[in-house]
Amino acid sequence: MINRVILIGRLTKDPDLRYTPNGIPVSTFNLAVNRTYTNQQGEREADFVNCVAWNRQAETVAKYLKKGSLAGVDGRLQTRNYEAQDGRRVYVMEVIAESLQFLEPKGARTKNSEKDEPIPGGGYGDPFGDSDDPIDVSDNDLPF
Amino acid sequence: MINRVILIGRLTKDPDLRYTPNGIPVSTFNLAVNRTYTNQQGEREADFVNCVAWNRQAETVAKYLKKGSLAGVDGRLQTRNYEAQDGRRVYVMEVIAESLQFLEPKGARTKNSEKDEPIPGGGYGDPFGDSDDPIDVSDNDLPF
Amino acid sequence: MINRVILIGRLTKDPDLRYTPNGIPVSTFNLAVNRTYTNQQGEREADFVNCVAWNRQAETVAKYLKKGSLAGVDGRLQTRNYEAQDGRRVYVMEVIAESLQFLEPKGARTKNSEKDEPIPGGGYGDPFGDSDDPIDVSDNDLPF
Amino acid sequence: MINRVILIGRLTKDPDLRYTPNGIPVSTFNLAVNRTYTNQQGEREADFVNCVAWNRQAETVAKYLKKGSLAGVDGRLQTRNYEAQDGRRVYVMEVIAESLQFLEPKGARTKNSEKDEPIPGGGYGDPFGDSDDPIDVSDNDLPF
DNA sequence: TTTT
DNA sequence: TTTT
Repeated sequence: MINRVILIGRLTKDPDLRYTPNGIPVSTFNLAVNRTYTNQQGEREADFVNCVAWNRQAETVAKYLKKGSLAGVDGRLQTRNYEAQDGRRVYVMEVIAESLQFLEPKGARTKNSEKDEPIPGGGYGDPFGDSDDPIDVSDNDLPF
Repeated sequence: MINRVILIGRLTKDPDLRYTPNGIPVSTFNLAVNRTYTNQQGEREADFVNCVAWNRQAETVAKYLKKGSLAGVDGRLQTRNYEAQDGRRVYVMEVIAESLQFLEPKGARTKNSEKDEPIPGGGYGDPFGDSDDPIDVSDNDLPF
Repeated sequence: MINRVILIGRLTKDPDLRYTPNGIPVSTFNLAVNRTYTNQQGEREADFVNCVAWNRQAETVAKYLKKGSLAGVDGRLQTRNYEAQDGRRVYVMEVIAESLQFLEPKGARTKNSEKDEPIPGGGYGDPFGDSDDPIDVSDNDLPF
Repeated sequence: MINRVILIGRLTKDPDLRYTPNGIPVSTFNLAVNRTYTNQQGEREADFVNCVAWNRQAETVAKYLKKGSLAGVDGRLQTRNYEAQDGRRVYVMEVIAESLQFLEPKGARTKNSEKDEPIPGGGYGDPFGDSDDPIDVSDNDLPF
């Protein structure tokens, strides 16, 4: 059935990249999506949305996004539940990012640190081209 | 910032209509959105999404939707948190339904019970017209 | 870049299935999407959106949808242009349907004609299961 | 019925602001939305989408967006037709922008010309706050 | 009849 | 050149 989510927001912290037991990369990150309306006190609040990216997307997220990065996400809602340490069942809803758009201008991406350097011979290669455009990463590019 | 969710699913139970202390109607309901893909066991699972409707939408939801109804929702993601009875802070994400579409054929809606009768002289009137179409309710129609 | 369209509407005529020179199936169809608001004369109008489906989706559209069918579309906007017979350049925008949901109740689909019979040994098989649910067809199911 | 479009793209030229006979502001602009996939020649193409903004949105578009600006649009598809000078009927589909997000970093917006100065005492005021955030303008802010 |  |  139709299940579609589109968000633009900023990462509230650096993304977290892990691997499943079978070696599949998964990144999780939290997006602050500012509301367009203000509350009764006239303040603009935000919604804080947990997102998950898999495979190539996961690695690109980890490599190029960091706390404060502006990004667009096109994906779907997913719910799951698990048993907490104290035995309670915990219900979670998160956004599975099917396609991602980095909205930082190029300068903002390249002007900083070593951790942004592509690992020589590793990963899926550099997703950035010559243009000064925001970057798209789509599931269609997945090698599997 | 852009925050958009579109879902089609079925209510997993009857909606719950309440009123805020200032008399604003709020309906909550849970939508089962079937996945288009199957899991490793070849089963088709679903995501279970909590939704909230306000004002006129809230009353229409309560009046015309029930467990099993098929509906489309166009809205936005909202997060909030509250303190549970045991002192833990609970974080919740839900979909605020800005516009709703009832996707049951007319027969399915009218063939049953008393509770579907419009309250004489009450509410916002009957949202159903003459056509055999699914019904839309948009925030634009709100009387406030 | 993000490019997402979600529509629910009714086919204004039977879909048109053709094949590219390389044998790729393409269906085109037109969706009437009723507006939720009324015009100055108090009439409810509609938008008439041309849609295109490829491959397996194309064949499923042709087999199971017909004039009047209610369907949901999740896809993207695409523009193209071509030279008309009189030499003018014509600019077209249409929706590429990436995922489709048939919203007719099961009875409505099965109660009629020969053309709905699955061609024995042909096509991609019957997309309908046992449930009374609307049907999804996703590009993920494509055999290529 | 559900009718939702979300796009991120760049203006291919400066927006065009006009007024209806009753003084309602309307801006039209064209967005280049780059595709995430490449064609058979390995080139990345774009879709060129005509958009329309009304009222306050129209004036903000005209004041703050120009050729090359990156923007997000959340809106709906609308079709209309009119008679051309030569008597042919022309069918048009465009996106009505219900909510807009300016995605240029603040520096890019302020580093240039006089035409960006707010008209003293005129318009709807400056939509930019103190933050370094992209800007949202929603129909909810309309003064009518 | 196109943006970066 | 439109669906219910």
